[in-house]
Amino acid sequence: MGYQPNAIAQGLVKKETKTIGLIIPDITNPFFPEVARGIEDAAVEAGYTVFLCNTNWNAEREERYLNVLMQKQVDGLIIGPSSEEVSHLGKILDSGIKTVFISRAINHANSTCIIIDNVLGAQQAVEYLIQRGHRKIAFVGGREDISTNRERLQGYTQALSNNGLALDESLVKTGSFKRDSGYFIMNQLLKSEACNRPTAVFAANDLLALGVIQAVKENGLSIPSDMAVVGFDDIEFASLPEIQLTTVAQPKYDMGKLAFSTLMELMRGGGYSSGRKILLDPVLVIRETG
Amino acid sequence: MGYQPNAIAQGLVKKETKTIGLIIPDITNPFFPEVARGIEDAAVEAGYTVFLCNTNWNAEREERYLNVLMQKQVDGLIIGPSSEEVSHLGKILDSGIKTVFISRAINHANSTCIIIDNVLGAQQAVEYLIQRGHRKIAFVGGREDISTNRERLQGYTQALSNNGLALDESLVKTGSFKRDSGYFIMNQLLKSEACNRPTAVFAANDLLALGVIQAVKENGLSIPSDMAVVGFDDIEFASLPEIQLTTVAQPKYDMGKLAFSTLMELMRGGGYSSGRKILLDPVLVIRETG
DNA sequence: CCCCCTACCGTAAACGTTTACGATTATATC
DNA sequence: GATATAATCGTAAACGTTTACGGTAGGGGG
Repeated sequence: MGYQPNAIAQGLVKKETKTIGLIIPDITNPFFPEVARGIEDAAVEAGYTVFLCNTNWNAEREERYLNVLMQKQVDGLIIGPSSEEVSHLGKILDSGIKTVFISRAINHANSTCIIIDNVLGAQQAVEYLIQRGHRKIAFVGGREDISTNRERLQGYTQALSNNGLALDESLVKTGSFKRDSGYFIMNQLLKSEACNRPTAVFAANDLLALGVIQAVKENGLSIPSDMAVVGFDDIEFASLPEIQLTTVAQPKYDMGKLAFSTLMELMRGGGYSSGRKILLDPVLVIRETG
Repeated sequence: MGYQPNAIAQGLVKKETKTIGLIIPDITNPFFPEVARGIEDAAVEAGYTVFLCNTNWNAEREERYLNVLMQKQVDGLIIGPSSEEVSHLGKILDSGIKTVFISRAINHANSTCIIIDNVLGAQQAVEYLIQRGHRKIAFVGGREDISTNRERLQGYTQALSNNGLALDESLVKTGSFKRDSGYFIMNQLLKSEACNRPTAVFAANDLLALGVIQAVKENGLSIPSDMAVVGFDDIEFASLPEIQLTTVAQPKYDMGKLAFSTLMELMRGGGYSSGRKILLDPVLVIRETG
């Protein structure tokens, strides 16, 4: 009869809205659309709709979103946190809204997280570079205060020490997780005299790696002979024949699906998933940049 | 006092939810995240939250989403349509939900659209190729039934006839708007004997162009000397030094902002914007592939 | 034939707000 | 000091559902 039930009224009485919030820092980084697609595909199948909340790495906006989503009575939350300052996140967790964190764990008692083993991934990447004979390997990082970055740095450090290499602080630089930051940092690194230059760089994500590569090439050096580069994420464009970026792959789409199904369990009241840290295995995919 | 008003209850009585729906065909195509970011930035500023609805080019899913969003009482809709079959879209328009279409106009009386001048953009691209001496130019398109594709094809055809060139049907191929489709089509085109081969291709979007380039290179040809390639959209990765794709640029982020502000006007009851077709100017950015 | 149980239908309360209206109190002006 | 106006407070209805409960009717069994 063309009758459409009013989901708002239903939500009011049923106390569930069949709606979840997805908070991510940068939808412009192809990593996130891929996991968002996984989340969404799983969500529609389960009859849920998702609010897209892109924070542009802005913690304040993240907090505003958190409040808005609470007010909109979302049944659950999937968050890729934008900041290490988690007081507002803790508030949400304590409020009882079911939440799963992606891409980054949160320092809070029983938070549920789906994350890649960042230190292992980074370690594999750097050990691969060492294996290939590199001794001066730079770390080009994203935001220093983000644990993803810290863990990847830790893997880097660990790989060095595992192989008896000293950590050279001057080769460790951080900025943001964007391409221009990689470009900027690499240009700085290339300013030092040739003998002090690194021969390889491990970038904390693929966007950074792309910026690094650009800087390297613009300085007349070639890749990988003068400078090997490996990234992290394996975004789709890493596999382009012109790029062929060696990188640590994350199962992005599946992470999204897993994130939703885990959230679903949480929402169904499954204590089982509560507080679980699901650690996924990274796989180093070797292409031509390193 | 920690009191959080219940937006659901508010929505019920106020008959507005401060919520809009965004329906797009493929969030994995970097074009869409960029416009989504523009929409979102404008939306948060105005106090709105946006439902992300990714259809994967599936018309049925689009229709399902449309119903869900109606039921969820969204105040407005921004749609990048996935199909030319618009009966369900017409239903929505007639239902009075304020809607603006992006990236593609809809064949319905007074629909409001924000679109790039596709035929002009394509024409510019192809005329540029002709200027560079190309006579056999292929068209590698996306979905045939999508008007975006038809309009770009029309621009292509027009450029040819403007320059006294005959349209060679065998050089016009369509598939989907994805990279693998471009790759597949180009491989087919390259199967014909060398003398019948095109010397240039105009691809209906950048993803297709990337696939085309891959196929060309894998066939041992070089770009642009053996095969010139120009795309459409100017996604961020088109500007990578390794890619340097010549392409027709769209103001993606600004289109998003404009889409939201236009929708806002519609929602405020502004008859002014109703039924308006806003046609944006493309700009050909010349890089190194063509 | 009467009673009991079941099934169905309709009615009312509840969900958490907003808004409008009425009443009460305060303030200012004459 | 009295009246008129303004401001404040509280109350009730409304938004569109769901759910629970009570009542009625019908059917079956004693």
